[in-house]
Amino acid sequence: MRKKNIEYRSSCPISTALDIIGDKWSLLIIRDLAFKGKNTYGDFLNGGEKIATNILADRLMLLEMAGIITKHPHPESKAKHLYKLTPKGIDLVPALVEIISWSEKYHEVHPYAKQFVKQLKNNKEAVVKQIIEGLKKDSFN
Amino acid sequence: MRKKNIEYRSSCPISTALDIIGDKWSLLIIRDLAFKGKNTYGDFLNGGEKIATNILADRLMLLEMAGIITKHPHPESKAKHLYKLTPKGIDLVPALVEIISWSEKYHEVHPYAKQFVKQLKNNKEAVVKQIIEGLKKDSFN
DNA sequence: AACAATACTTGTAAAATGCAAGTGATTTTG
DNA sequence: CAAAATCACTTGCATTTTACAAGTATTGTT
Repeated sequence: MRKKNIEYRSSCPISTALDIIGDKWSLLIIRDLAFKGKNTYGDFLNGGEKIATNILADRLMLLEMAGIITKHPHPESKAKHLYKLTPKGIDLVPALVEIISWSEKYHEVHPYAKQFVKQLKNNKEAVVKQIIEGLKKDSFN
Repeated sequence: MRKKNIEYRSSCPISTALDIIGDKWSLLIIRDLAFKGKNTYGDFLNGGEKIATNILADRLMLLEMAGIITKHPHPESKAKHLYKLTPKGIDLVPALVEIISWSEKYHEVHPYAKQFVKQLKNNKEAVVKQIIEGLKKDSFN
C-alpha cells in the first residue's frame, strides 16, 4: 500500500515539485497527455518507453492524488478509462517546453522534436498558448 | 561501481532529460549552484533537504559525466573543491524557473520563493537573463 | 602534535523499481 | 452465445536504488 499524503522535504518550490514529479516516469505520462493525445492506461503502456504496469498504475494514482490528472469513464467503452490533465497539470506545459528545448540543444533527439523546437524558437509564446488552449478545450468534453 | 554511460530510453527529449536529471536530488544541486551561490560538497550537504553523503557524491559524479557541472580546485583551500555549472547546466535555468512558477502557484512555499515569482511575473525575461549572465561571469573566475 | 573540517567511501537496511504472471470486468469473434 | 481477446489493473518476487550510520584520507587550525 501507498502512503496517502506526500511528505514535502522543504518549502522550496523546486524541492516540492520534485517530491511530486521527481522520478523517471511521471513527466512522461504528462507528456503523453499534453503532446501526444494519449489518454488511456493502454495508451501510456505503449508510450515508447516500456513502463511496467505496476509502476504505471502507481504513478497514475499519485498524479491523481496530486491533482495533476483526473480519471473519467470512457465515452466509448466501459472497459476503458479516460485520463485528463487538470488545470494544474496543464500548467506544467511551460516547464515541459523548457525541458524539451534544453534537451534538444544538447542531445540527439527525434526529428519531430527538432522540428518542434524550431517552432518554439520562432514564437514560443504562441506555440505554448495554442497547446494550452487545446488542452483546456478538452476539459469540457 | 556506477555505469559510465547513461542509457537513454528513447529519443524523446523529455525522456532523455529525465534519464539525466529525473530524480529527487539532481535538480536541487543545480538549484543550489544556480540560485543560492553554493558550490562545495559541504554547501550542498547543508542545503536544507538533508541529502545523504553517498547520494550526493554519486549525483555530483553523474552531473559531471553529463556535462552539467565541472569540478575545480578551490582557490582558498586545498581541502575543498569548487563545483560550477557548465553552459549546459546554466541552460537549465529557464526550466527551473518554470518549475518554480508552477510549484509556487499550487503549493505552500517559502516567502522568498513567492517574492521571486512576483518578480518573474513582472519581467521574466530580464530576471532570467540576469541570473544567467551572473552565472556565466562566474565561469571566468 | 592534536583536533577539526572537508570530501568522500563502505556496509547494511529499507524502499522503489522491473519483470512475469494472474485477475476480473468488458468487448469482440466465430 | 460461448470462447477468446482486450483492458485496466494487482500480486509476488528479484534486482536496483536510496537512506542511514559509521569510517577514512587529506588538509587546515591551534
